[in-house]
Amino acid sequence: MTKSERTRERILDAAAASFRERGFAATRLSDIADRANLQTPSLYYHFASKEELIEVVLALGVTRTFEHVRARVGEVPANDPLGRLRAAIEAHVEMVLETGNYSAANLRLYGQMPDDIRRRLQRVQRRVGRYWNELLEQARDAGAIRSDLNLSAVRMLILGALNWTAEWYRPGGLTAAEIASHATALVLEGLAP
Amino acid sequence: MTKSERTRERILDAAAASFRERGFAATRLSDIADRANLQTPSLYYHFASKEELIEVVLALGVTRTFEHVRARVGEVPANDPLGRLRAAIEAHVEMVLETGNYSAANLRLYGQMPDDIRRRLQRVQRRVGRYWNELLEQARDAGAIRSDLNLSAVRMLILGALNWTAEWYRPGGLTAAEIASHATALVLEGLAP
DNA sequence: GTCTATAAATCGATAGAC
DNA sequence: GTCTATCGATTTATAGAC
Repeated sequence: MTKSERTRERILDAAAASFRERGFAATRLSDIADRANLQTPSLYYHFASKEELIEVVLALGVTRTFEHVRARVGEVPANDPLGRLRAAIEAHVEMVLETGNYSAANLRLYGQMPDDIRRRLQRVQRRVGRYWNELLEQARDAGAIRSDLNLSAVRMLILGALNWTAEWYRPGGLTAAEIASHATALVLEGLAP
Repeated sequence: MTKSERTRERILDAAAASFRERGFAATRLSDIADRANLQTPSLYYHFASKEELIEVVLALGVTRTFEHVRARVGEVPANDPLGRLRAAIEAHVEMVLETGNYSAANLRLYGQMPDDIRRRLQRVQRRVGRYWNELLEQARDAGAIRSDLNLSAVRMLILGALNWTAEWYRPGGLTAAEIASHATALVLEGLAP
């Protein structure tokens, strides 16, 4: 990794933290530069504009989590669709918590982006949505989950619960693994005794 | 309702929509004034500052939903804790969707507010959190739900799923009642067949 | 209550040296 | 690659008439 690449990563982490904390417009490039130990104009050597910065932060947040989920699901045989769903839930929670600032920035800012940026980000989000729908459909077709629910609604309820963990997780409380196992228990078995 | 009160409501609805769409800092007072059919400085007759506006919008979003939930839960007898939990989930979803801009503004902007505003808003949010914890504890103590889960984690997972509906609900798709019944099914019974 | 006019402060972006 | 210096555009908030 070159020095330039390391600086770029430092800028992105600083940007994710700042955007999450203060929002897009309220974040000054000087906030990001301060956190990354640079002067403001130096950011322009690495990124063309503030908008390019937010777009990269939001895209990375989604794709990193998605790739982690796909890798972990891929370790479970296709003839165990319930196991694949469980693996997806656990991997998703763990990665959302690990990339907390990127995930929370997505939760908070995606819906506020200008149309052109949102359209480009949507392409990745739709792929993630289709992937989860397939996981759910395969589980349903195998008889592993109930068949009386709209699976798109189920998907959005599940991802809402999982993504929101980025907002309330605090180091020192429940661990990421404990939160993940609560999520799988709630989604797969519900609260019934 | 006086003319001044009507104008105030119009301004608040305009502010909720604008803040939701663009965020706090990127919303210009002229956006709000345009939507409310006023000139910008006229807003200052009704509100002291942009910060007062966002604080009222976010507080209203939480309290209106909470009061609706408490009213509906109050209609279910105390000896039916599972029925009370079900009523809370349904009432919460319905009110979140009905007050969509206020709810989505909370999702997106609460975490970005300056400390003093967030501290004041936190007081209401904590009351809501305690209320849901009590609903869950009473159900657990009555043996109506499983007893092996951390109920605070369960509460945050549930409220994450429910609040996030404000982000994906679209008129013309599933109705609010259908989404609410999917939410109760998922939370109470899970996906198991 | 709502308006027109304007003051005051802030911040993204660029130029150009090293 | 990173710096100092600075321009230009934007926007909250206030003053004061009607």
